Amino acid sequence: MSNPVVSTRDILAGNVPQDAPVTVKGWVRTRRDSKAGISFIQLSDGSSLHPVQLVAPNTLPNFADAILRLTTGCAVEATGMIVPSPAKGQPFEMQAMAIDVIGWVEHPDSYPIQPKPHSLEFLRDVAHLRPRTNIIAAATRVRHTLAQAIHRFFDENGFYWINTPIITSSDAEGAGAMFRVSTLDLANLPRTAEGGIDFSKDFFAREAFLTVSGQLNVEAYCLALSKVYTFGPTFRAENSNTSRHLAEFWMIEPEIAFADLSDNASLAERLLKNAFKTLLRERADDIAFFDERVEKGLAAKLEGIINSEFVRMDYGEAIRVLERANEKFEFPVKWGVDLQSEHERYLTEKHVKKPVILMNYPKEIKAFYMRANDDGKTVAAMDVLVPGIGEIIGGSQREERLGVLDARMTECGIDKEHYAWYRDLRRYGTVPHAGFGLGFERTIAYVTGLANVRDAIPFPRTPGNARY
RNA sequence: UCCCCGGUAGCUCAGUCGGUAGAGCAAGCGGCUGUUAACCGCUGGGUCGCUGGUUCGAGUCCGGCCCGGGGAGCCA
Repeated sequence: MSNPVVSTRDILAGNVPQDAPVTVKGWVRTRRDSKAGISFIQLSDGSSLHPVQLVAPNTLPNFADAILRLTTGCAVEATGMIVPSPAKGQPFEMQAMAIDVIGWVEHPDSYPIQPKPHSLEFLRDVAHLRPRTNIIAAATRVRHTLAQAIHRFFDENGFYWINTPIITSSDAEGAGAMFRVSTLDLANLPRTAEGGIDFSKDFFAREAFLTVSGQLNVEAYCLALSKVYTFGPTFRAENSNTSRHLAEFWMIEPEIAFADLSDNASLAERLLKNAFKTLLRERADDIAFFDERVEKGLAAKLEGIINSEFVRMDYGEAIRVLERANEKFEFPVKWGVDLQSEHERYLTEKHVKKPVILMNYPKEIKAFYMRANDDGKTVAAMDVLVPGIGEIIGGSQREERLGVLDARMTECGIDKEHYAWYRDLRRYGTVPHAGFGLGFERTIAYVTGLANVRDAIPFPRTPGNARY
């Protein structure tokens, strides 16, 4: 009969019985030999930040020809007794009775992952091997826990998860350039009488793209199920080359009915605080790792956010703050201009020094579906800005009045025909509603201190890069 | 796309005034030790991003291109 297979996480947590042999499987991090006749092997299976130490005596039959040849990255299966560790560094360790090598490392002298800190830039070039590092594995666990926390928060608050379509025919959602989805033969395109491309011959009998936002679709479900959200991939074909942009990223978009901008801001605040709280509780070791290695004071930063009110500030007030600021901006500030990165950074990093919710922007710089305020100049939009990352949330109360929406669409040069179904939502039982988009990778970057969203997603897609 | 910085061993980097390359780590061998980013010694390891030019001679200077990073714009 085979022994129970346990995780390194359970071993280190003291959850594994010490009166019978168990088996652990994973990958070698390091091996140290003692001429006292034992070797120490740090084994990681990814279940926790810390590896488990295997103590391998030279009485093992394969000691000379296998154990002593183990290098970083080898896959092994070890069976033995879990015992309290007599040495510092780990609470428990395994006294190995058998260690079988499942997979060797070819050419260990050129295996890219070494037991030392690598640059994140280098690790992006070995995206298939980087999850074997502490930092990427930790970021991966944080990503998982954050996703679970967000789903749980919504579930506990009566929200329904709506899987909005990834392929869409809305070609002007206003959120950026789109990737085309087509099965047409590029070398032999069907033509219309006028010489244009005949998309009626394409798979969907019309032009189709990858979604840039699930918002419009989720609004339809909001106006039936009241509290809904999306959590899925989103695509932007922008030629963006920054630490905050991906061509493929994940977004969380809640949408609430019978709600205004203030309700929306409150939801955003509760969602973030709740997710951060769960993260600190369930991923304490990984957060401690990021606190020590990536951003000093990270845990305290998150605690501070959980325990304080988000500052809410009208766009107009923000402009006054920036005008008064003793700071030389490259772009001058005046009412009506879109805020530049330097302005947002000043507000959240220097003025407030915490997340800030900016609200009620001039309508000229915002999308057509945002609700017009009574002042005739602004719309009920909001952005949540955080230090270091900038905009983490963008949202608004939606324009629920058909007449006002139509006027805005005309103003923005948007084809009403194309949005007939969206307009229907205002014709049949319209209600005030609001929602926002939370950038998942930006959130992960913020809570880990990682400076680049490319390290917050398993296989980042950026302009010129979809190799893995 | 624009501006700036970079590309030298598997990794992180040094390389002076232009004279065909070094260190630490990793790997291999040996020593030492209940070790823990172990330590000590020895050894192997290079298309100096690619390409053209200047020069007796280019990692080094000049042009073009490719790739990476940071910042800006677009936004989440």
